[in-house]
Amino acid sequence: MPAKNKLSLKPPSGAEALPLYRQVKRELQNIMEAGHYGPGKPLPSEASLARDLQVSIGTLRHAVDELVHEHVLVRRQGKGTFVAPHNRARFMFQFFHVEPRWDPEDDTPKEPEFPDIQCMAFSRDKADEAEARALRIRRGDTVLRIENRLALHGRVVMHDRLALSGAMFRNLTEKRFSERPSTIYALFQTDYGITVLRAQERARAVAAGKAVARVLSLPAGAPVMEVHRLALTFGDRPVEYRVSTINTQAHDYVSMLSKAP
Amino acid sequence: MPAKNKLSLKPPSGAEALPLYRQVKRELQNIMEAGHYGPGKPLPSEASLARDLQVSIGTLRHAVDELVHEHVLVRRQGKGTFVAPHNRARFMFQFFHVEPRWDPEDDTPKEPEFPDIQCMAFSRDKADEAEARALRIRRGDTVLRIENRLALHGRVVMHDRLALSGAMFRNLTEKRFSERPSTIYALFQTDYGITVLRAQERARAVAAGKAVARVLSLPAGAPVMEVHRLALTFGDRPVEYRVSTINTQAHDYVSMLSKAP
DNA sequence: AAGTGGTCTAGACCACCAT
DNA sequence: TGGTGGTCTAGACCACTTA
Repeated sequence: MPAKNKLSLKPPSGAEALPLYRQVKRELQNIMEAGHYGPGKPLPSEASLARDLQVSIGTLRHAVDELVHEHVLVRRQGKGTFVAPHNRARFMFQFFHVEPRWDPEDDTPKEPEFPDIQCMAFSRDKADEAEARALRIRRGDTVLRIENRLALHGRVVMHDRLALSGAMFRNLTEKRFSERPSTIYALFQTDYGITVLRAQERARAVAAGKAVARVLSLPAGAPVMEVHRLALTFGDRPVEYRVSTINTQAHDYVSMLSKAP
Repeated sequence: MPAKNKLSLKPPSGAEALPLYRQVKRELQNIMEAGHYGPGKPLPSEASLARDLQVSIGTLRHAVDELVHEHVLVRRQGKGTFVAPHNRARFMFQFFHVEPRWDPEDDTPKEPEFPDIQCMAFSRDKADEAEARALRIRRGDTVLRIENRLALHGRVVMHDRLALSGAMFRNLTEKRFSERPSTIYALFQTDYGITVLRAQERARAVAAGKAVARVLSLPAGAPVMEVHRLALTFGDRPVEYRVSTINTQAHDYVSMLSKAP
């Protein structure tokens, strides 16, 4: 982990027009991608980074600002700037979108609740067509398949089916997975140096299959929401493909169109 | 529309800690909320705003930066800064989330398509309980109810049921609604000075009712997605309550968890 | 040519956190 | 006390638009 990275930013190549703060941003991303600056320890200070990269403090802050907006970095006044850790708070606001339905009569502000996650199955298999395409591996490559059920207030409301590239997560065992500190993405981050940055979700309504219906305590054929998620890391490289099935009898899939002021 | 607004920002009140750029931001919001700076004409230049508000250009830009990130303002180099207009592009990326499903074999990049919107019903009625609570009006107050069907590639994939406060949208007629220039939110903005800034959506899977099923060319009872949207303007005041029903046989409800770099 | 936003600099001072 | 990020300033120069 080099504390200093004297880099020739100024003459990047032939036909360039990228503003300096974008070059700095990319440089920071490259360093993070290379695995330095794990979520525990702070990056070098803004002053020293600016010195090393030969840019003004304002330009460096501009680059960091963008990464903070994208939830890649977090700043802590007096302590430093860190790779954004995958703690429960981040999971709840960025990656978990199921909330109990509004009770019309009641005005109690619904507290977002962290789900109770139970592993139902863990296997090592060959990638099928859909998994291979999503994870950008070859069909037949090894994938880890994980099946979870998620409960809120003691009721199972969601069923997850995860697929991970076996090559990316070597030595991942069911034991290690079950003993994860908090969220699955935290395990990716701390044990494999892979930070999930964003995800795309595609949702649809389907009739529940027999197996999933049983898990969700619904009659087979009941309408449920099926959410296909592809989680991405630096360079939009896929990390995880996940199909979630949600019992929306008493819960909603919530999404905010544009952030709050 | 005052071009100058000498304002005493510095001594805001007793127990304050709001940074200066936040005060500037609120001031800009207040002015926009008051109806000045319609989407056609630019705001005063950054230099003149900074002069009038007695802050440095950097501080003023910091405030504008935040409003741009929230899609409240847009900058156009060489032209000026504008209240973000509700054109088709904005509708597609911020308020329309239905996309054709990936064809596994085909690699053609799916072009987002603007839907063909047809009005099926337009009525003036008394607000029911749900509408009143959502729009923060009293039960029995006048609401405008609008029913639309939306088609992509000639196939109806979505049914909308809108409720608007009658007091907020006086003189809105079916004719005027049908002759709207582009999107419904553009009409709110240009004709009523009300700019929708964000929205919350709550989605669930339900069995299609008979009437909606017919519109969507589905058998009654088929699983469909029902999306409840509350659109908000400045101060999070509700503007529109909308229930959309989506045929997800060949389309998905798409959402991105964190924006792209 | 004049006016707009876009980038970049080089400081100053403050608020917070560790020791 | 020293180091961190947070705020604010006062410029300079560039890129784009319009007339």
